[in-house]
Amino acid sequence: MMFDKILEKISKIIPLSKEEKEYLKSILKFKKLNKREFLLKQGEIEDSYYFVISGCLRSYINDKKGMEQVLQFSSQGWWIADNESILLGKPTKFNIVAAVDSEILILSKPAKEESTKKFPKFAKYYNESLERSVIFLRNRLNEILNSSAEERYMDFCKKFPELKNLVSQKHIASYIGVTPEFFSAMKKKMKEEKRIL
Amino acid sequence: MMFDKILEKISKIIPLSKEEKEYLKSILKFKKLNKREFLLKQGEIEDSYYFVISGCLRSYINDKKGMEQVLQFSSQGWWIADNESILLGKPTKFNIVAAVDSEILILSKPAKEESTKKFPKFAKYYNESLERSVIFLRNRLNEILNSSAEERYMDFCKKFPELKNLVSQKHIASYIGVTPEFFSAMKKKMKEEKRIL
DNA sequence: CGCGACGTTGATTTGCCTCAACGATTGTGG
DNA sequence: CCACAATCGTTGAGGCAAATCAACGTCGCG
Repeated sequence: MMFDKILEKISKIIPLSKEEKEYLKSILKFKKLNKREFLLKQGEIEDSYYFVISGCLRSYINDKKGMEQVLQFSSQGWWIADNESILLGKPTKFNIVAAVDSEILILSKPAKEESTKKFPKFAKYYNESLERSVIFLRNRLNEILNSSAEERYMDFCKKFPELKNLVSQKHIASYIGVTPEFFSAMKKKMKEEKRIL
Repeated sequence: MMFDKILEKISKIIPLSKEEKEYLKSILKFKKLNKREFLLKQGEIEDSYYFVISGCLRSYINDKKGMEQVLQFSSQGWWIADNESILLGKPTKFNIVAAVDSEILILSKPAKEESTKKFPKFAKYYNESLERSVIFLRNRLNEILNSSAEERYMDFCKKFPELKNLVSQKHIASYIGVTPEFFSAMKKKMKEEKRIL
């Protein structure tokens, strides 16, 4: 059961044999996280990718003024990782924390590398996952450059309907790139004007 | 000569045998582009990745108001592509155009796939390139959310010193996320205040 | 030469931030 | 289980960074 979600995800991209499934189960490590528990803290050197089975993780950076800048939410079925620290071996600039009680699977860098040696076709899955990250980031970048805060919020609600009531407003505000105060006022204005939400 | 740059880049990540080098040469297509020549136009379906040998390409999106939003510059040694159109087969949202006379190599999606079948270790290179894209985009996103326009410009100059005098100001302005007017005034202010540039 | 794109400058406007105060929720120790 | 603290969300006043609009000089190009 705990592997169902990830095997299903992977199968959509590369069909898996029984043997391959068993192998994947053997290299993934399961972990339960309580709300507010950290998976990664600024300054550490990271070596794993995380797959969310249930719950939700949040990654953020502490900016110059000590404020938290939310970079990503990951709810069930998504990966989250600091590729920079994993690839380059540098201390990470960011934090990953459980936004709510969560269950995850851990894929270490050595396990990932070994798995592609043993089953070269896994590379296709890793590759496609990365392509999707690039696509997602490019779209988000474009959105931040070209859309107003209201549009970004509406888009957020469309993309992550399950998060709207799961994570705190200040984190949503940070994700879409505004202050909590402005976000609060903006929501009120949207409600009045459009009678939505 | 025309393959030197890319073979060197790839060799840094995966050592290449003579045979592998020859194979790569056989699947990459060379192309010369004149300034303002398009490689990709909005609405087309894309199937290739581009590697810049010399010159510089620029990708941009037409936003709602019909303005060009520059997403990326690629000068020599960089890849550029619309992963979204390639992976998902959707009409592309963006344009890729030569900012100056340029020479490129073309890697089609089928060629890429075939190459990893023939030489599984190529997957490692593709994979690492994508990881670097993710890292780059994540850093740029963070910069746009947390830094002022001046800081973003200084960072741009540090990262792409060769572009400062190669591409037009309005494109740099767009890349860092401000209007040409503001960019002009900002540069003047920076010159006065800090006697730099 | 003449036209259109580019860069500059200034006046005005606006989207969003900052700071401060306060009520509402949530978490915690006694 | 309550009391209190801490954090969160809301509201309002005032401020600033950057956008918009308009006018003008300049340059490259057909």
